[in-house]
Amino acid sequence: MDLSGFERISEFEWQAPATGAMRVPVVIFADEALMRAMDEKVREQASRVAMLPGIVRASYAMPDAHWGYGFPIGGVAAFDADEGGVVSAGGVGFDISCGVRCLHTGLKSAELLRQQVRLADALSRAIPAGVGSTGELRLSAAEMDDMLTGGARWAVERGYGDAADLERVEEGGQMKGAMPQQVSVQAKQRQRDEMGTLGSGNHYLEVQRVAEVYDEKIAAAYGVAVDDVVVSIHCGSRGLGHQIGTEFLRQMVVAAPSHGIVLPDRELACAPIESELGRSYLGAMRAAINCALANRQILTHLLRQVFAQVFPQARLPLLYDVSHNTCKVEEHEVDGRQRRLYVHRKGATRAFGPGHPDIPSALRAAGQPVLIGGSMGTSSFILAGTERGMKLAYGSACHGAGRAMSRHEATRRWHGREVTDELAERGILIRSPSFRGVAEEAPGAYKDVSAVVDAADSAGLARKVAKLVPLVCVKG
DNA sequence: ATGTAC
Repeated sequence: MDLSGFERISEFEWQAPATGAMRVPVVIFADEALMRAMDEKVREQASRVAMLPGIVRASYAMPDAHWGYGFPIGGVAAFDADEGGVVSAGGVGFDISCGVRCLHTGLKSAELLRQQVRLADALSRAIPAGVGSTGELRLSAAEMDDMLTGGARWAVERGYGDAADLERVEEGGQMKGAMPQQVSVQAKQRQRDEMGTLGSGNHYLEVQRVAEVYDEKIAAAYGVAVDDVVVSIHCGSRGLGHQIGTEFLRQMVVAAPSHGIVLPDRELACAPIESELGRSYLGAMRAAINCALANRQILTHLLRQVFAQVFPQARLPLLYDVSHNTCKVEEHEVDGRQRRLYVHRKGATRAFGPGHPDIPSALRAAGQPVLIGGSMGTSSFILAGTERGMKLAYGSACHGAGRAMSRHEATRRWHGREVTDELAERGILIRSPSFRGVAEEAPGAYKDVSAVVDAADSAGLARKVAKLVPLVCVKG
């Protein structure tokens, strides 16, 4: 990216002033190397987001930002309903409430490695993965509505996991304000037998070793130490979220003129928060959030069943579950006054600072756990939300490495079989139904997640707590 | 990300 149009606010914060139809500036958090490597399209897309009605303070991009549909992935934008603010389907993304949850195992890596192959094989049998993968559940229409209203809470009530899990999930496991009646029959149909499945792309279930701890105090509060084994699950709302995104995007394009909205880009389709369409989308999107929370909860149950066979003594309590594709109503201080904002995070993780009431009480003093998924075969990170991050970008941080090349380019460069063999030599067991999928997600197809996380830490968005390296990865 | 194109 050409940096000439940016003012360097600090070493890790770059601001492009509001010009033309932009209502607010663009702010990107990154070091200079990441900025230079970043796609020019990030600035273009973030600039057009800055033109949307009711946007507050700035259109933000995280250090892992890259080109997305309408909004950049790694984009954060907040809107005020009282100022004509909008909600945008493209601002949330198609995989609504895609996110990461991380579980303790109580095991040390040496114990795990003795059963590594057995565990990998058992997980790959038990965890449905891949395009169009289906699970054991078949939801009736009534059950579907209950799931879309109840989220992870619904799953726990059905016997998937423990009540104690719920406290460690955003929103207590249940997103309020969901409107199952706003979710189309087709979206529900697509989801009917997809509960408890990973899906494809960069979604995975990964057994990981804590390789490094950067902040002992926060790590202790989170209950992680070097050589501990944890399991991370990265997935979202599958076909349902995608269908909702597709349908509402189309509706928002059609309805924009009637709301007096001139779209700077068709892909930025949006509707006023205070409109029938805006309210409908929010209701459907919240239902999709519940779908994703329930999905990760069911996968957690399947994971625990496998561990019960391989490591009967192990217990897998939840550390935390956080989404990175959402629009949420939050209170934030802007220019000295508290405002109620609709915060879009697309490929950006919520990262609330210490003391925030929405953080589980046991973790509150340390700040919210921020779970950063690496690409397959590379590191993942646990960070903690900071006080400073609350001021910088509404308590948000990066969500992963971000692609460095297209899927197509990756399949030209690598073969899935070779990638799998290479990783196995490094002690990382990959289990996937699709060698093509493995090639698309080859470690080299992604940016360096360490650089992204370091930039987020240096910028003050969140604080580095621990690094996780993969031992077993079940992917779609 | 996605019944990887309606």
